[in-house]
Amino acid sequence: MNDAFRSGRHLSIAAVERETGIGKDTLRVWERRYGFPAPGRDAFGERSYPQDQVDLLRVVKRLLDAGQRPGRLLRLPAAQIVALADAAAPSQSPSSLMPASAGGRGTREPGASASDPVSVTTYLEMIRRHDAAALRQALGSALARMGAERFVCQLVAPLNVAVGEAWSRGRLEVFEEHSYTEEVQVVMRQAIAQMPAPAQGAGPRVLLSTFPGESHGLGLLMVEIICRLEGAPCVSLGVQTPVLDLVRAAQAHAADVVAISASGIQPGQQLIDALTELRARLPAATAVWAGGNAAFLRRRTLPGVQVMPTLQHIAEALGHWRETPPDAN
Amino acid sequence: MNDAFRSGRHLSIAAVERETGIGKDTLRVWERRYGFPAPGRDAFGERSYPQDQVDLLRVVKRLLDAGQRPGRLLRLPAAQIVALADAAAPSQSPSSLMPASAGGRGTREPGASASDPVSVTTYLEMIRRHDAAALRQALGSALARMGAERFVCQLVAPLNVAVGEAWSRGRLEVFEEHSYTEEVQVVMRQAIAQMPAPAQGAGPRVLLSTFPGESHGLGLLMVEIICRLEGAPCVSLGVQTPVLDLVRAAQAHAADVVAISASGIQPGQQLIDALTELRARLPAATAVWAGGNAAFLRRRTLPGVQVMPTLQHIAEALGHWRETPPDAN
DNA sequence: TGTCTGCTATTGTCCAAGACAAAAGGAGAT
DNA sequence: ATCTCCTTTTGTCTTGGACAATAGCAGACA
Repeated sequence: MNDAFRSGRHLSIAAVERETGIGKDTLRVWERRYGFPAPGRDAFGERSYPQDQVDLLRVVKRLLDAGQRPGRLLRLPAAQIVALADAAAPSQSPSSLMPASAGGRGTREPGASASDPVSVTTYLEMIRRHDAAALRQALGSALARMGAERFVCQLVAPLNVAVGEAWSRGRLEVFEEHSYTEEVQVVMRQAIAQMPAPAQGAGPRVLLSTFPGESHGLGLLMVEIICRLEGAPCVSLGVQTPVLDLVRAAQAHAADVVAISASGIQPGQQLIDALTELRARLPAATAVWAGGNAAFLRRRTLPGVQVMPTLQHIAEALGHWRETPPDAN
Repeated sequence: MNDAFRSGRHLSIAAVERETGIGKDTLRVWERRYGFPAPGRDAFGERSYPQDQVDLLRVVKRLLDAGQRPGRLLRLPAAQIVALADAAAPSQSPSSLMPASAGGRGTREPGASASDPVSVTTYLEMIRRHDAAALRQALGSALARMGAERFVCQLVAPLNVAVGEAWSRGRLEVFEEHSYTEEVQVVMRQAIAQMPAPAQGAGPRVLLSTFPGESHGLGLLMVEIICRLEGAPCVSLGVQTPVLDLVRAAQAHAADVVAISASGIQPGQQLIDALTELRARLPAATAVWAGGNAAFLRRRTLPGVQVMPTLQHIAEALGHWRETPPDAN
């Protein structure tokens, strides 16, 4: 209950849930089934997790998010789990991984596209150096140099992937990823603020949000920039809007398009259900667009839902809409 | 489990926890002890909460936060609970509340402070009119007219309270609240962007975030504005940083102060635990500040944690720090 | 060879009833 | 009024069982 005095080395089950994001029920059932974690008991008979087990649980959580399954993982000895986390790439392109080159600072990775004004690795190094000011400035001048569209499509998008990957390999701390998100957000919002107000009727009215469970909001800003560049008026509801509220919002704002961003941290089935329900509850004249890094979007196709695999697709769709509005009322 | 298709009228226990912030265990034990809520059962024998009970639970949650106790409240008939909520102001100044005057739209509330350039109700009306552009413009000119500090303390803070209250009474849709949050965020971030970069050493280095479970991020921006106005360098990690990561971030950024914002949507005990743990894991030289609308902050006092009941307290603390730095290294 | 279908193992969440520490309320004394 | 002691209230933890949803695999089919 009160983990004040055991805070030095041990955590209560509630604290472990808070730190790892793994539910209390799950922690108990893992213990029962796999024998790990194996917390001690405090004076009141309640579970008391030593710090090293909590650390390992955080590693496990990362591997789980990367697609591993608990049954395999938790029966392994601790050292092997850590080794796995160090080695395993989350999904594809294991080739792009350098052996943590001991060449010191400034090491360039070969994979960096020649069109990048500054290579992705340089940004990653700034993040790891905790130099938020430098990061912001570098992003700001990249924005000025590249222009908003190329900035978003060619720099921010791959950078997001790289950061997510680095995090899931344990090469980036959680707080470093948080800090990165904040800085990119600042720069992108500034870019939006500097754009001229969109002319009414220059494009479809776009309503923008994510579903509950999806807390990653950078995608929304990226889409908003693309929309505004194409002259489409864009209303963002921020993150995690329930489906029914999206429907009401679409009505209230007379939206032509409801665009959903999904990063893939939420289970795929939830996403399918929510998209299906959204589609069913919206009038047929309102388009539903879905985009983001969620893997399933590339595999599945839902009737009445347009999948936008990349940001360029959105720009194209907007351009197409402007030329031939489906419903010129 | 899958609450997509029952979302129309009924919610699972997990969904109710999400909606109300009342834990699953608590919901079950209330049912056992007080007979409310009294959910039905779905085809699988699992609790299925009708929408009206969830609405009532939200009201109950607010009354609880206002100091009422469950035992008294939950034995009352529903109508009486609602009456209680309508009558009682959330904390102080019950005089400012009109009896839901049936005078139709546009009814002015008297409580608005004379110093407001535009009364809070006017903003609420803009939100309800779904006129995001007008809202943003009104906020922007209020910012210009009042200056950042008064804007934040005298307009945004009470507006947040009013919006939260209107929402929990069902006078504001979820998407309207989302939209409001987005617009305020835009204006506040713009205000921050226009401030000069803080001089290093002009004040304590402040690290800013919320705990997991607390997704409300406006408070962070408000604090950031205050800090920057006082010349203190401020690093925001955004929302929901686990305690251990906060500790690492504080070390990486050599923070003098770790400031936590809490709106009170998360259970009070969680907040206490997290604050206690944070305090224990940080070096003694690092201060811990806690602020926000969370009710308990005013009732409890934790050793080594400075509670900031209002934003002015933060400004004062910063000023005090600048004059007499506790640890001039 | 690739894709679909059905079976099986895995896995997260829910349920029940009991227990108990912490907090709140009330009574009484100073 | 303020402090102390006692009682009640209340949230969270416990155990062990259950089961639907998911993922993985094998085999059939084109």
